[in-house]
Amino acid sequence: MSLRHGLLDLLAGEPMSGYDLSRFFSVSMGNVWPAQHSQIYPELAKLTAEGLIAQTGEGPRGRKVYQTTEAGLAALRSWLRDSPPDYSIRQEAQLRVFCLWVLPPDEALAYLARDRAEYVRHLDLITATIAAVDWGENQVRRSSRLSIEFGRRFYTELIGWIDWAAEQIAAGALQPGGPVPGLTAGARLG
Amino acid sequence: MSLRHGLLDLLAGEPMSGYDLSRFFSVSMGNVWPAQHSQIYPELAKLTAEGLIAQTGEGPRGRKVYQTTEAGLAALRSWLRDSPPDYSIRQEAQLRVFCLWVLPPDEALAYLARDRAEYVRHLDLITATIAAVDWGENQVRRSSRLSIEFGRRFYTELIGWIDWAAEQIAAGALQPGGPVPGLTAGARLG
DNA sequence: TTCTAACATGTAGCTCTTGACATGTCAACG
DNA sequence: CGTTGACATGTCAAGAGCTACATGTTAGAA
Repeated sequence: MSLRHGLLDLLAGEPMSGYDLSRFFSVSMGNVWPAQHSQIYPELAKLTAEGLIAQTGEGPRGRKVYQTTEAGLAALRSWLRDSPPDYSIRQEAQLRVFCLWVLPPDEALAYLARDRAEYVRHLDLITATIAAVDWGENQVRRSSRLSIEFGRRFYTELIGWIDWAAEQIAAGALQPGGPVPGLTAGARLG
Repeated sequence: MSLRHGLLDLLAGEPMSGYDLSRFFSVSMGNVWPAQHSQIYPELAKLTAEGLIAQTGEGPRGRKVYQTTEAGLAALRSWLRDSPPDYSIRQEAQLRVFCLWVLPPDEALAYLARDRAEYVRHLDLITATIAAVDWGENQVRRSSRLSIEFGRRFYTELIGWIDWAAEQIAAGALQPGGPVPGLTAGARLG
């Protein structure tokens, strides 16, 4: 039930088409809740049927523009207020890291280097977006600025962690008899 | 296809039952890849049928203990080596934050305070685990120490971000005409 | 001895999500 | 005028994942 609320939020901010939504997702909410167009279009149909959004315009090539209704906004508020947040996180890339010990250390290091490059790309994209967008334009933008700041910090931290982990592995932390990670030089971190 | 590899990894480290796995998940891999027992048991059956794990023991109350086979370990390595990582992240709690602008500022602040408490609880649990476990015992443990360190940093950062966001909202960042988040006092942050 | 809580394994039905398929429009370029 | 690429909307089948249901065991406390 998360996708629908993401859509309600975006369409409450400004009218958009399914196509707009699926592209916009990839640079905003998509960072914490990915969605393909094949999921978005049927959801828009359902939301329309339930009266939570309404088609308020059309454009060339069959383009349909939707907007959140009062009922939709109420549903969004009630979701935030009345349903308990799901604090779980799903992140395959970090699951893989758990398994790195099955690779020889040099391969594990190469693996982390690839991850790092990916995260740097991501961070660069975020930094560019922060610089490019006028975040004062409306409430959704202001709210998004708070969220994207978390993205910036998250990827910065992730890169920092990889550098630390790579150091540990290079020092033999994954090999039996090597130094225990987090206990480098006999002193416990943090 | 991620759960099966998580299981292969854990069962390569030490023999465990489905019950052990479902509990262990909640304090290790479950932090990045949650799984219920209702998903684990059928997956164990499939993995057994495919020869990637094998039942190597039994215990009271119908307890079945499994272990990853050579074929399973090979499958795990090949997953790490040959399949492209999925770098996407799913995190409902942060999706909700995108929507906070639909609530009045005081309610948004209360909302973040609840999130913060949850994350502090989580961080405390991680800190306690780091202190309690002997991370040098085997390779899986050493590898896990790297992963849990990321968890520690992640939740620390998350709490720091909430404090920043709350400050912004308190200063009126979500209200039209208020200060634009990230541009506090006219100076752009980091 | 009886009760309770933790141990232990499973199944069934439903929703969510993905990847592939499918179709058509329009603008710009050569 | 034909081609290409972006725009634009959809469907469908298969698999992943969640909630609830279902069953039985064992240790320890009262």
